[in-house]
Amino acid sequence: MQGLIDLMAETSTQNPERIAEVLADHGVRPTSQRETVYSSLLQKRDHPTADEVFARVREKAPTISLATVYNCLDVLVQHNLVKAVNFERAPTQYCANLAPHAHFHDEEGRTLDIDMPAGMFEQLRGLLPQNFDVKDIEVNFHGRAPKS
Amino acid sequence: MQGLIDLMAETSTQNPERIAEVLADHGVRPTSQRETVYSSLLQKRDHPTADEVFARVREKAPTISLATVYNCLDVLVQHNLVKAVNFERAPTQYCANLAPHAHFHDEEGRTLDIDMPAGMFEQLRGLLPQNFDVKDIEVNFHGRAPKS
DNA sequence: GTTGCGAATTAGAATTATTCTAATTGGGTG
DNA sequence: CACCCAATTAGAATAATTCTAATTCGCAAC
Ligand SMILES: [Mn+2]
Ligand SMILES: [Mn+2]
Ligand SMILES: [Zn+2]
Ligand SMILES: [Zn+2]
Repeated sequence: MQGLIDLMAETSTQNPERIAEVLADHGVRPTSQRETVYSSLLQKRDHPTADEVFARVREKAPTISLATVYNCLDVLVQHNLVKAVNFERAPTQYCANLAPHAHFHDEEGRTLDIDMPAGMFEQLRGLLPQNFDVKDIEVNFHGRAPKS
Repeated sequence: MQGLIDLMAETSTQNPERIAEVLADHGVRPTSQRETVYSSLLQKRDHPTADEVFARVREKAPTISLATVYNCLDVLVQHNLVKAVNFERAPTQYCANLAPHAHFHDEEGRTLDIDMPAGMFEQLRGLLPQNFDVKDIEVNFHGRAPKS
């Protein structure tokens, strides 16, 4: 049994048609490279680095360059289709999960999505004075996750 | 009128004697470079980068090297006297505020400490399954702070 | 007081993720 | 078809940090 988000991902993933549509809806001109990069992020819901995305998309787009992968990822981040996740000084990781969530960074290098109940971000926001303009709140856990 | 933390900082700051003691208490051999670096972090409670620390300590220790500044900061972080703070891919910043707190990253580059009420970190911890071993929780706000 | 030791410091080279540059490509429009 | 301009590309440049290998330092043993 699958959650709503997963179903959505699967649907988008399997319709190249829809990928272009989603990009366009977010103001991103759907080039083939952008479609390939975005599609690869939707297909495997982990948190790959630019290099890992590069490796994955080469199969579908053998002539794509690493610079283009960076360009595509930047555009997707700028248009809120993808989130860039940073942990310590490790290479930036990319996340296509648009639901508000936190990240758990395992000591072995895995990065897991952690659901945040609706009120939690508001509660955190409440720690700041009213006259602060908050654009983003980031919650990162670090530790050891069970091996499973 | 000042808070307890500030008083403590001030006291430590003005007694080179005490700085060495604090280092030793935390298992750090108090070399003159480490004392100078740690002292500089206590004196100005902002969030300097390694380069900024380097610039500041040169006055007191004109022969110190940047490599040593990095070494000292690493040792202080390893022994929990200082926290390393990362935001996006900006140079790592260092924070001598040991009270649990969050960070607000201003769009103009300032970094502010945000107090966290006692229960908040526990509440966040509660979002994870019991069998996760959590070593650290990081909360970063991003946005615009009033100019004041 | 000198010597010996291991840790710390140092200068500079190396690393590496990312950004920049400048040339080329290519999809859509007239 | 030709034009346009954004996107793509290969490769060079950048910059924070780490590494390397040599030197210095503080301290204890003698
Ligand atoms: Mn880690
Ligand atoms: Mn910022
Ligand atoms: Zn995520
Ligand atoms: Zn801080």
